[in-house]
Amino acid sequence: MFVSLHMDNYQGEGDLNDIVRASGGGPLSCATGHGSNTVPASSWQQFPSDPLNFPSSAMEDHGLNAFGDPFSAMRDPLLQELDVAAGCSAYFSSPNSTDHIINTTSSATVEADTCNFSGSSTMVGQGKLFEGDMPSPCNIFSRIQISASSSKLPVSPCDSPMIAACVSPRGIKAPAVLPSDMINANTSKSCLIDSTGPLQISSPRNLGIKRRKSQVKKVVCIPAPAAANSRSSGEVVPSDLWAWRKYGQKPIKGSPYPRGYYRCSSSKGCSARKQVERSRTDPNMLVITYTSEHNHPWPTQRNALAGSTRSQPSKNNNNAAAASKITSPRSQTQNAVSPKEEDLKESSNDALSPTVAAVNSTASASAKGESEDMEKQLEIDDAEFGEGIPETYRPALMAGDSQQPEDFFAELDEIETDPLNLLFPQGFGGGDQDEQKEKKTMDPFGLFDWPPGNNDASF
DNA sequence: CGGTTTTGACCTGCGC
DNA sequence: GCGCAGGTCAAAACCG
Repeated sequence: MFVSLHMDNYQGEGDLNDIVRASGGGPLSCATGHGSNTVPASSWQQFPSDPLNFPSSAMEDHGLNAFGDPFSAMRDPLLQELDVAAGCSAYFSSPNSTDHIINTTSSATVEADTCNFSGSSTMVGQGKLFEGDMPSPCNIFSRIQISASSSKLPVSPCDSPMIAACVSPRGIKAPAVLPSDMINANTSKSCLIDSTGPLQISSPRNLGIKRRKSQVKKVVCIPAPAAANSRSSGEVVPSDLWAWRKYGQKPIKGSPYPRGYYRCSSSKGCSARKQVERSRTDPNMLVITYTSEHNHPWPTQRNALAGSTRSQPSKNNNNAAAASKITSPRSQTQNAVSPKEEDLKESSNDALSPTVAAVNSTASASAKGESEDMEKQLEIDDAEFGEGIPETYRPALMAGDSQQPEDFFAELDEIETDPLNLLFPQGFGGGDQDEQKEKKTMDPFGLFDWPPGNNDASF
């Protein structure tokens, strides 16, 4: 599943504001919809592979950076993470946005028809996520909603009407065009304010958005993994390969959840920032807003993991740490913060990038070989898609330094709990062959377009 | 020691 | 101009 959306409509003011949302369709959001964490991971693990097979070039051929989005010039780390963890990735721009929107949305719909989602009843019952005719989302993160945002949204980005897009990192698969009414009916609503509203792209103006600064932003809504899947306190939020340092947190008016402010620590002087908050309408959704752009290549694995390695052990020592904090004044105030906030905090920096996680899941003897396969595939993809992806933005893992992957995996081995493992403790697709299993773990969402024969159970 | 997180204070944009 | 709310700063604490 691959989708590119044209954002021309959003650039009336020369300020690109994107909202990318990997949501509703996702099993995570499904499973945890409306605060319900009742749907076991196994239920969404049963999601069948994406029956659709979009031509992988369709999206990227439209040009990832056609509309001047600095983020579009590279594979966004988070989107990469979505590539794996969410099985979705969003790339913007396409002269036929409407078509793409329809396609992507409808793809999810089609999926729903064939979806074997054991938790569907729960989800449907919860209404908010999948109310209406949406039987159930099939792909774990089968949708990404892209819309316009602004630096000052009246509500959470996810609260705004959005476009549902079912995308995947490596290619659009068999778009299925559905009537617009169908689209509306199947719009993911987990994050929408107006759950009954039609799909639409709303400009900031339409949303009555005030602009604080003219700033390029990219908003990504992702399902907040269930607490059950987290290492300790709760959530595993797909992080990206960039290293982020939290520099602030603020309660947001109208939202029970605070917003965390992060800046890129991969490189000094990098102005890239991101904000992480929960959707106020769907606490199970995390809204990550990227601001500015990285002015440096992808971080090395160590930099990338710098933030994630820290809290890992602390989780194990959570009790001790908590105990020690009890005596500190800071802990008192911290305790005042909602537990979910704490979850947010950890998730935003702890969670491995899906990419990393995926690799980690197979960080065994085959790691190196698979990394080579990945590299190979990337080369193919890059060659196929050609432009739009600066070499410097390629993950260090793929940078060609043969030493890196090994270090990378070595580092990964130190990570005890892999978010994806947590998310998919039983693996993907229920493959019976080791080979298939290997592929699934390596490419649980069918990111690399395995040969058709092997795609059956993949996303 | 060098990294991150926390959090109160401060700054800034925007509406009235 | 004032007040509100969001965004950022920076010192202290934490962690390995």
